[in-house]
Amino acid sequence: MTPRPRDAAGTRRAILDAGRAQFARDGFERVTIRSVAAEAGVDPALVMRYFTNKAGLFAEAAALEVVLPDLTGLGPGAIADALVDRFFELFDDSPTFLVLLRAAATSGEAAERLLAVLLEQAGPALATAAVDRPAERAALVGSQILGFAFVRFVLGAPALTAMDRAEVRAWIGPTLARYLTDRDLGPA
Amino acid sequence: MTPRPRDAAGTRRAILDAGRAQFARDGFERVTIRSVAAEAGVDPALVMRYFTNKAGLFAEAAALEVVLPDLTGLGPGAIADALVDRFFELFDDSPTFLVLLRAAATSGEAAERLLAVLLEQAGPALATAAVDRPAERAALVGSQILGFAFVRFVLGAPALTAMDRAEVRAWIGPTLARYLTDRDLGPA
DNA sequence: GTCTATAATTCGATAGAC
DNA sequence: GTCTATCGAATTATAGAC
Repeated sequence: MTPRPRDAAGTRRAILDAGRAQFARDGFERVTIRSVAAEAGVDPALVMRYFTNKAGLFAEAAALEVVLPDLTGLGPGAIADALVDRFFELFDDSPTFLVLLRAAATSGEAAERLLAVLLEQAGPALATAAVDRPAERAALVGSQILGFAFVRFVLGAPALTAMDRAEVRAWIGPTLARYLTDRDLGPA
Repeated sequence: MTPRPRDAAGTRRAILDAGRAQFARDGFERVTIRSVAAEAGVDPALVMRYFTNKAGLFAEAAALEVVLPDLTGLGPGAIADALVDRFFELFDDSPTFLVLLRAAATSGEAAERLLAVLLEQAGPALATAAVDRPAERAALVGSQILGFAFVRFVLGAPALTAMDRAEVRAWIGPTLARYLTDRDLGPA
């Protein structure tokens, strides 16, 4: 074989992109270093060279930063819209969220990471918008968002995949808003 | 080794129980026929004998029937309570739902099965309670229930694991009720 | 019905040449 | 920086003895 042109940065990125795509589609276990290398058009040994091992590749492919906009001072409706919009950005942007969602189902480590994203990254911003019990309210918002993502992207329910952004807002926005601001919710 | 006492039915059940427990904890890929056999106190070859292969064992371990109570004529609050109660029964009863939830994340086949449970088993009962757009409303109810289960059982968020049945009712019951009966939801 | 032995495959990882 | 060759481990699955 005529060797691939030398390009460390490009090779690394090609591997990472292919890895992220496969982790997003199949989860951690079903992805092999060989399959990633093949999709990236690269020798399998290079995957080891740049990411040490399969776990190292996954760790980078699943690195997720969920920066929520500042929600202070916004009304319930505006908060909900902002959350739905950010949700769409995250999923359109890159499949990283799906990588973490799929892997969390069968890996305790990935589950911890996704929980940390929910609690430590999204949590504080959600807490500023919660009228009380911030931990409960943030977790409930997360449960509806992750559940929606699961049924739409993982299960592929037609009723949800058919919805555009405005429809998603109209359906689940009020739920998110109430989880944060409805005082009638929760135990008396 | 002194052979195990001959007991086809008992051996089969022991294998199935151990398999379901491990699939519920680790998903499909991480479970091995050897690990199931070890937990069941059985020779690995017997797993093959009774279930043909790993997929056959999984198929039985993930067989789920979600029978919903008749919801016709019930008010929104009563419907929501019935759904939450059934949810708790399902998860307390056996880990089958968790088996399917975990596996669906990384297996297209399992995802189809879980979607079928949602659409074909729970769907019709939910549709009788929906004021309109039954497909959308049923899918949204499913998204909140699956999302809650995911964050509580898979991610283990303390705020949700700490809730007892009454608290879960008080928090997500109104959401489920509104998804079925609130005419202000969805696109105008 | 239960168990032993092993075939066949697949995969992660390493060593070292180019 | 890229690639070849291969090792060693783990796993599913089979054949057949007891």
